[in-house]
Amino acid sequence: MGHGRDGAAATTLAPAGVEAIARTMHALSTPSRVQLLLRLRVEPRTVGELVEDVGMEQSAVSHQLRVLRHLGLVVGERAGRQIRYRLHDDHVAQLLDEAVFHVEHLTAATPSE
Amino acid sequence: MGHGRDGAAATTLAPAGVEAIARTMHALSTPSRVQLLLRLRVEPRTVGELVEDVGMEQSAVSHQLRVLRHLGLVVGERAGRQIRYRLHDDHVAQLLDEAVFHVEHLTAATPSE
DNA sequence: TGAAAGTATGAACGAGCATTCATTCGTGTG
DNA sequence: CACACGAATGAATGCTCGTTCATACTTTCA
Repeated sequence: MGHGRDGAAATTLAPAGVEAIARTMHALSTPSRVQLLLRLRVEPRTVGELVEDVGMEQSAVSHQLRVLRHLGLVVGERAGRQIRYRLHDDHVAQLLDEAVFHVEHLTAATPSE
Repeated sequence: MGHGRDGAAATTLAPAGVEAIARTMHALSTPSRVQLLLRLRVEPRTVGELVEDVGMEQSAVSHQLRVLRHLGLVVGERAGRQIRYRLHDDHVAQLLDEAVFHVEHLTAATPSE
């Protein structure tokens, strides 16, 4: 549906593309970052607010926000003493939505190996 | 568009859900697994074929296929001496498509900083 | 049945990385 | 201007995990 790229469906995708996918998906590969992103999907939040939201230490939150920032998934803007973070754009929100959606519908692996 | 789950959009998603997302997305967080999945999206392949496709060692391919199997993303079926792998279902193919699509359209992080 | 092809498995090694602790930087406030 | 608050940074640590090497398992064939 919709985005049926077939350049991507080629026998082997460009190595650069593969690496880019892995790098971006890596952002969603840890509970802490997923939690941060999902929280930011609801509304912009300051670092301090995020710290209380997810129950991590301030330093850990800052470190992970930096990772997400460098991946272009979130942006931070100064507001007085604090810095308010938000998702970079709607693409990120969509990516999150679809990750949630698909994971919810995956058959959760066959327990019988 | 489409799957607008709002249970997922709650202030904080269920911890179990967050972990599930992270675990599944972890499968797409490494170039080797992305390469394998993208190759399998085109058509089913035996282990030996995948080894030649992606240029990894047979052992490495088997190990990564096991990871993907346990996550319910691929399934393997015996065919004589060899084992033919394929994506578990269309959900996985869609997830791959959307990962490729979104990553292609992400603004690639701010080069500054 | 013995050998070879195809694949899986286990141990070991090393790199990547998430977290913590301590510190520094920037910004308001008295 | 000194101080408190909010956030970022750097070093250190422990763990996860991808890869390799060696080996065992399964199936086919002579």
